[in-house]
Amino acid sequence: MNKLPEKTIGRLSEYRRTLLNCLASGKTHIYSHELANLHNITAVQVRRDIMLIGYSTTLKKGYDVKALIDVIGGIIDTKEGLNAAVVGIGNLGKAITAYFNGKRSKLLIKATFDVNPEKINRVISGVKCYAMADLEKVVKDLDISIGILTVPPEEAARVTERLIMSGIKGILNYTSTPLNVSPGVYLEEYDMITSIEKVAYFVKQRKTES
Amino acid sequence: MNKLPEKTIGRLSEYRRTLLNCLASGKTHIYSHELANLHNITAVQVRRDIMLIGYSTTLKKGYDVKALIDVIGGIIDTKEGLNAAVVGIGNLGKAITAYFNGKRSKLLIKATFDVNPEKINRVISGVKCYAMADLEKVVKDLDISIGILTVPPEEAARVTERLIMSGIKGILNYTSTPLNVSPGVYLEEYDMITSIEKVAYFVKQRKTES
DNA sequence: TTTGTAGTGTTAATTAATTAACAATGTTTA
DNA sequence: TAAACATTGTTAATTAATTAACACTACAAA
Repeated sequence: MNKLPEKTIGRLSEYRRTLLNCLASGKTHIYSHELANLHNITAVQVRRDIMLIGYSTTLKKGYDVKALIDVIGGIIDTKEGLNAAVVGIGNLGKAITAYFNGKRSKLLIKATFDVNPEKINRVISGVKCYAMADLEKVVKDLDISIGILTVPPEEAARVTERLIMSGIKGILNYTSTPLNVSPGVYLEEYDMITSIEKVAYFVKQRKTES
Repeated sequence: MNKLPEKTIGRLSEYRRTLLNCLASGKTHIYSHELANLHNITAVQVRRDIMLIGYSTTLKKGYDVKALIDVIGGIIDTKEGLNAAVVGIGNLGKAITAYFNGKRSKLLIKATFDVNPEKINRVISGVKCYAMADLEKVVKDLDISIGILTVPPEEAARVTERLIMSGIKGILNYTSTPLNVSPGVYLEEYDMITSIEKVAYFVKQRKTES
């Protein structure tokens, strides 16, 4: 089960969400082509991804929704769960915290950090906000292993350094500053401007080609 | 210049931001390996991307920052510019609007939409908020061609339909509902939970392999 | 039963993306 | 000036990701 393609991991996460919705609406089995349609991909890709994680069904009534959720959970989740922290609790930080917490049982945002004294020690979006100055201590005390960066771009590098020194193992960078991290740390970056510009480029293409 | 790889488009957008920073700090030329280091990729990839867009330099002093910015602009931007709208002005919508506007001259968020009467007709994050009910009219009046979705997941499909009917050509979907759109419309989807779960998976890998 | 159908699992082929290799050419240094 | 060097541009090789092809089998219908 080692070495799943990165893209597959992303899709598994998406499948699971869809499967959880199915479960909630009482659907117990789902065909590969149904799952595919819901995600705008092909049934082959769904089957291939599911093959890679070692799940299979003897029935021809589609996959057992509950079983598949559990298998995906076995891949993505850890038994004990992982804790995350959001650093910088502006609009984006708040959006992420509020949106995420409670959605996954094995992954929790346990703390937020900010420099603004008015925010410190308050509960924001359901999570306590700590002083940036206490970052190292809180990360260790609460056993946080994932950092989500929503600070201003000029602080990203410094904060990252501190997070890594505190023992964090994964970083999700929403600032516009590209980061580099030591080899033991996994880094995922996302920038909204790039996404919007990509859309703009393809919109332009459509306009000019017609 | 037709048919640039999708990944290349994303990187060009990122290069441009870095180049703009260089320009602001008075740097006039930049080597491929410098640009590469700033983005944690290889110099070959930078050179290849730049080759694909048809820019080249005779000097061995690196690329001319200003010229390269212009070439990338020629690829991504349209002459007249494009307008965008943010649908659903909660925390995430506000974050995007505030973060984005003013950053790019050829791409503007011209309107936001919401159902909350308290928000309607107010200026939020620097942009006027319109009633969801007026979506079709406003999109046409303001010549908006890109829609950014930050509504609750259960409304995503309906809003998308309305946006497309109004003539929108590109959609950036931040809701957790996967969408499908007609062939003439470009769709880019991003989901935070997937990103966090991906990070969690790789953190887990690091933990168990050591 | 038997036959046809619709679905899964998997290998092989294709396509997309990255990386390596290296020729060409300014630039610097002896 | 000549030699060594650093840097670009580009083709070729490699690797990653997707898609096609198809064998296999449970199920439904005749």
